[in-house]
Amino acid sequence: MSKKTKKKRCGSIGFMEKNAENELIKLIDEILTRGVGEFIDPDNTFREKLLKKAKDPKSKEQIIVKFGVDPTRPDIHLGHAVVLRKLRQLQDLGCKVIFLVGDFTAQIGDPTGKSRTRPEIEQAAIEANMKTYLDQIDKILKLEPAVFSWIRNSDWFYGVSDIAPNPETKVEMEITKGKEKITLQVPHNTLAWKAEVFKNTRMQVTHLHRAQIHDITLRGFLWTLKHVTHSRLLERDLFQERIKNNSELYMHEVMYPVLQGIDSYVLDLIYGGCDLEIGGTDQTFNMLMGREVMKVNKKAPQAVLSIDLLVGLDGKEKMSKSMDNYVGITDVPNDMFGKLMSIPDALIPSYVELCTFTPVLEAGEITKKLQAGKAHPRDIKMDLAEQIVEIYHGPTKAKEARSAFVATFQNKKLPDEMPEAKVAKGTLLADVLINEDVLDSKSEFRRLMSEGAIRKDGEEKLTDPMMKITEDLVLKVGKHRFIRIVAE
RNA sequence: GCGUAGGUGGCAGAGCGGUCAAUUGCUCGUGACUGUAAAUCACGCGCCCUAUGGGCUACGCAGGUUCGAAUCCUGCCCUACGCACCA
Repeated sequence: MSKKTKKKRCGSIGFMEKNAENELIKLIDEILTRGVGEFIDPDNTFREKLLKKAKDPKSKEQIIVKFGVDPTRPDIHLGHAVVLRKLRQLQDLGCKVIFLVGDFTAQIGDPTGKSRTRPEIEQAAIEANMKTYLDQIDKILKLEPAVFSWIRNSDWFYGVSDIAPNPETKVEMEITKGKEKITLQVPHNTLAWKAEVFKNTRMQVTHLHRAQIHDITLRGFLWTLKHVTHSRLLERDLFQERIKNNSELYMHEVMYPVLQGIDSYVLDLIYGGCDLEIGGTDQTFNMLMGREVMKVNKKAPQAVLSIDLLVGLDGKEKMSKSMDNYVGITDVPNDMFGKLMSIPDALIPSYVELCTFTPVLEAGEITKKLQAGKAHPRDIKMDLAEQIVEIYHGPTKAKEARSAFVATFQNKKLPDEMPEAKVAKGTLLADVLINEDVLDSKSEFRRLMSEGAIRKDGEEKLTDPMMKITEDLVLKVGKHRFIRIVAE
């Protein structure tokens, strides 16, 4: 299996060196266990490779780490950050992280999936998405080409004939007639045109500057499927559940893990390896499928590291944008702090483990104290929130956010910073709040007012629904909406 | 293709000619209480109107019947389930 190339050492290992090696082992063990659901690495192939690389970061041997990215939701939240921070640690040890944008697989999952594609347009859209994505993760990951790359899987799943004719894209061809050279326009609905566009839009060519394009044909797909049994695929919990509930299960959904596995195989072809795949615990099955597919195609199977899912602010579902229970990593410090303070107490230990750098031992202490009732959950949460804000905004902002929170919510003072609106005197208050997106409609305004939810300076309840702006106002709407109105 | 059951507010799910802007549960919002939360209690949750009232738009889409339709009819679209056909 693993060909051990023993490193030559001159003489005995020095004390210092040994100490450093122990430190590295400790670090690697933490990376591979903290917040980890499962780590599948038979024979310790990956672990050993990582240790070797960490000891000798300059060695030419590359370690490729695959991470699947959803192309549709570029908003990064703390849940993603758990995995991203793990990736960063691996980068620090010399691994190269590949973001695999599942644009093709997302499309087949999507019922509105189009059958044909305008690669120029789609490439532009994905690239724009990717850019906002990268802007956000810049806080966490290193983006230098030596340790980072990204690619979309439509690069190999789309075939030449999937490309839709676009008359605006000109393809020219040079032919030699006698001694003359003539340039001809290739008609856009021909195979030659498509082939040219196909070639010119593959990221393997445009971004990675490879001469050869790896792609997957139906033949290749079926060849892989020859080695995958129906029951192996249906093992998946999600599928079992559907079958048990008698709800529908479509074939393309069943194939999904295989396609994802093929991604790993193609990455191996393109980057010369795919040593580890990281994802949430919900991806474990799919990632393991990658191992199968790689074995079938005579590649060294990737190790699999699944990371515990971070539960969202509601304490029930996993953190996600669609559940609106998330903390975005670009949230402003005050919001971030406030949101973190609102998590249920029971979630504290898992947030400490997954979202901070608090050493494992210390984290255990905190949990014990909480259980024994020796520490006030509020105070622990304050520290937690401050630490997390610090990771994304630095210590100064984190301290500020903390004191702003104490002032606003514990001491019920008004925050220093709030949105400001300049309006002409005589404007209806209701209109101002709607224009400033504080409220959605006048009905809502009336409702809140009659409930006493709109307060001047956070104290005096306003009651006149037809109130007009006559002077500068600082308003508190409900618990955490504030606005400063400047009369002009 | 045939048959059956369906498509209602953020979700689940009632209503089956007027009393329906639509019961109820969840989610959500607000107030009280708190630790910021949770739990609990109370109120609210289409939009517009100087309003214990009036209007508008909504129950898959398009028409129709009726004084009156979420509710009845016709066509279309979509979904699930069963059967058949093909392999």
